[in-house]
Amino acid sequence: MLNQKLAVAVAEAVKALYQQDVKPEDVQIQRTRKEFEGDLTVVVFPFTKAAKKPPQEIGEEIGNYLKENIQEIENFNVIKGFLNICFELDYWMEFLRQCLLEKNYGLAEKIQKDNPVVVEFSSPNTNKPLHLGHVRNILLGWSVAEIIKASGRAVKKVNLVNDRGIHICKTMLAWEKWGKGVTPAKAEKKGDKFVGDYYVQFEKQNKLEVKQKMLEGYSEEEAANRSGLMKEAREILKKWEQGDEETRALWEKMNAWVYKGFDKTYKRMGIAFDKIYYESDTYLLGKELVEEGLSKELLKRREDGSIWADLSDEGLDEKLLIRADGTSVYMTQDLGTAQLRYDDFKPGKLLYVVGNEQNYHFDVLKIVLKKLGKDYADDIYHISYGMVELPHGKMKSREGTVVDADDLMDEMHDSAKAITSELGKIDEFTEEEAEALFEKIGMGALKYFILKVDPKKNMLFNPDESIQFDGHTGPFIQYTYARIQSLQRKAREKGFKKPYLTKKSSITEMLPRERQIMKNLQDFSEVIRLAAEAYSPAQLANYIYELVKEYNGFYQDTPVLREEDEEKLLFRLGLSEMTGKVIKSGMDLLGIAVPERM
RNA sequence: GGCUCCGUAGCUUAACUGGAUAGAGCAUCUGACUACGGAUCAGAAGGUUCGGGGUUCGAAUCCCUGCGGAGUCACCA
Repeated sequence: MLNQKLAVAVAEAVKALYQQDVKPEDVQIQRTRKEFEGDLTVVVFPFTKAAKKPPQEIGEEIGNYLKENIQEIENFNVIKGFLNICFELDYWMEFLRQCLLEKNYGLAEKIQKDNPVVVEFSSPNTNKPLHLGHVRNILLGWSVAEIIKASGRAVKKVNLVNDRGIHICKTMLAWEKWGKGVTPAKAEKKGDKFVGDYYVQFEKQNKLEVKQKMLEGYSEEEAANRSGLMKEAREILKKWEQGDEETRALWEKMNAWVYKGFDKTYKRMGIAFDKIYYESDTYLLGKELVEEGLSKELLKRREDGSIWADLSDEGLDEKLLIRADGTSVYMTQDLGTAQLRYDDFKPGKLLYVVGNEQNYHFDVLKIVLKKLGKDYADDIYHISYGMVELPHGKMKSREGTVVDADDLMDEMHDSAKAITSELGKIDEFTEEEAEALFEKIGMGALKYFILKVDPKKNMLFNPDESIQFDGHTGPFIQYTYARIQSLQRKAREKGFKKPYLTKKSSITEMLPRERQIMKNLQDFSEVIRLAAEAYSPAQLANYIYELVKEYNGFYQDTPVLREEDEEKLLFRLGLSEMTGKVIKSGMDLLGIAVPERM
């Protein structure tokens, strides 16, 4: 792109003028800020040392050099140490004409097939329904994967279901005790909710029992250990590990209920996976890896039989990998999963979208894998995202402040319905069409609200505010898109056909706003690249917003179809169409649908 | 307490990774509809970028320090 060309030319200029070697990639080029005239800006401060001249003068000299060597440059100006460069109109018109012809403007043309990037996200437990925290995780994972794909690399989306462990045994016990015979179908409940209720019930009953034991004089810890319910749950876990048929059957039955429920939620969110891993399948492989490490004396066994990794070389403690009773821990399972995933895909990168409370865990995972001689450990990257907080603090199941994913989506849908109905713009829609639209708007609002925030940061989810559709929101963007589509329908009625720009345009000037939109459009692929590199859908989300804001300003006070000069009219139509295209494919990468009307 | 991360308008947040006068949205106030869709636009007001030092042409960004918050330091996952 022109960006590249410019960087190379600047490096040449510096070499020719000041005999200093600069790599093109080190040349600082940025978008010219709105307040100044120009399209791209070269920062010249870094050359002051070699040039031994004031920045203003350097800017002039480099500017002249560039103008002579790059024909697309129309003129330039220098303000302080900033060299602002303007491209000529022809360049921009040609750019617009070309990208209107492209089918997938901005997206990578070829996908590099080998060594895909494997992205793990969602990773639910099977004892609880999905909640707001999962929603952020899922949206991030999906979007990061899509963005990476758009930047030119093959991607595999995978899920890791934590389907075994004491927590599942608790729900199994609770169901046997208090719900035997009842099924989600009979109870008319979503499977994951149904099972989750038994988990809650277990905890409740167990708490009562522990309290009772404490009244009998036991300490809290002791009381917890002596709880009959806990004993029974542990008994089930043991049976499960021994492969007891009856236990396994019940486990499978209840998990199946949960998956059915999850599937519904995933489907509504627009999410699918290429492969789903289950910890019940991977923990044994993890154990094997540990045994192997032990035999190679990379790990050590204590007297009680437990196995540890000594990480003191890395400044960390020792880490348990296998308990004395031979059972595995979280880390063991993750070792197995990593290996399995590596064997499955031979990936170039292994990404894990997991909350930042597990930063330490992933540091250790990498180190242990490395210790076991697994080179792919270097390709593991933890996309660590911040917690979702509520206006009154964290989500706590004990305090009933967990925001359920399904409920949340329902709420968003209902708000979309209320607001849309009030505006009365879709009265001619069938009921089915209307419902589909409410879903698009509601989900768009929810997804955008979450994705626009930098993943690394903790974010505040204010339920009241999130369903407002004004300002920096998904529906604002969707609205702009719908408007552009409306404009194009009108154009069609008036007999204008695509492609709008077939020959060289004869218009002689662009409005500042038009130019601004062009610059934004041109940045699209670069934004995708940067967002992919930073694993940050937020960068893309904010870019789309800027483009849309700029377009709305243009639309408000610039005639398109009412324009009398047909050349101008066609140009503006093309500009609008292109803006719509970028909105659509950008939003698509965020997992957000845009409506033709709203 | 050790380690890690964070602190930007009343609130929610941006800032191209060290660049120009810190940019938006919400809320507040003012203005714009016989409309190519007002779920819009234009404008006003709102900032010692937590405090204090330092590094340099230049700091919200890097270093030191103090304060405040979060996470983690499990034979839970």
